[in-house]
Amino acid sequence: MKVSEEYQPLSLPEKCEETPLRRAIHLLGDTWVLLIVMNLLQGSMRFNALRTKLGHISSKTLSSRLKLLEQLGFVQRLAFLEIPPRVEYHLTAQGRELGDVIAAIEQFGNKHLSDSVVATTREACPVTVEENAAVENVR
Amino acid sequence: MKVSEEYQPLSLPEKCEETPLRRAIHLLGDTWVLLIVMNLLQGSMRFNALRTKLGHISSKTLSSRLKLLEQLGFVQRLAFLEIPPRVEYHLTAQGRELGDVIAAIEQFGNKHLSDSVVATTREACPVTVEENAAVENVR
DNA sequence: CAGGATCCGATCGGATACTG
DNA sequence: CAGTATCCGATCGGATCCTG
Repeated sequence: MKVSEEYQPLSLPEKCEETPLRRAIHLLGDTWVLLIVMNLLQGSMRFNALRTKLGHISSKTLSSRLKLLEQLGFVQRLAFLEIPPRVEYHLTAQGRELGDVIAAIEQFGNKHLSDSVVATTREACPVTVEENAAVENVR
Repeated sequence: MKVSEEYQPLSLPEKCEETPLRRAIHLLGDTWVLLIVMNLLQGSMRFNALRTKLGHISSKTLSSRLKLLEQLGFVQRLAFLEIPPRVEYHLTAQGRELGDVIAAIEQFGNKHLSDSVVATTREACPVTVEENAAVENVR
């Protein structure tokens, strides 16, 4: 049995975590993290409630993400001394600030990703190039 | 030789793409996409320039992401009829709007992910729970 | 109910080689 | 230079079983 080698669910090619921005992108560059935070923004939730709401996430994945978020101080884990056990997760003040990011994403999504995925909304801006002619759609 | 089975670099468990927000999260839930857009926000770039700036991304990965972004209408591909070939990528108006999202992420990163990853900044808010006592750090 | 341990398949992405 | 094709290993995440 391995001695639990610290979870590191989010992997990036290599040494990309030097800057806060990279770290942020790294963290948010994970579907589950975003989705989890989204749900927690609406109030604290229990493990299985989250699990259900997220649809099809394995307990393994969910718990790893929650653990990560907890370590980073964005999520607070609250274990009740009951039987059966009850554990509630809720965002910390810091975590709630992720709301801004999510709001931005949501806004963006609504504006540019509504249904027409490969939208016909491609703009036809007059391309001005020096010297040579440039072409689109030429591979 | 397979007949190019449509790139779909970003995978999500299953049918999660029903809503614009999910789609957005799905799209932005990718390190490279974010990173690429970041760089393009500062002006158009050529393929290899991007590649270099991103550090260690394979041409395969880079081109798949660019293709995706192009399909979605966020990036414009400009091929010059020269030899050696020159191709420039730049954001469309839509793509530039991703700047908002990135800004939000950057701000968040700077605020909460600067160096002290597992910050000691954990808040000690007084937890008020009904009936039972709740505990932290109890697994 | 909350979650850890294991097994294991899917896939993503890097390295390399090749082309126009 | 700007890619594409192929091979292939790393890993991520789902399913299952099990415990406190």
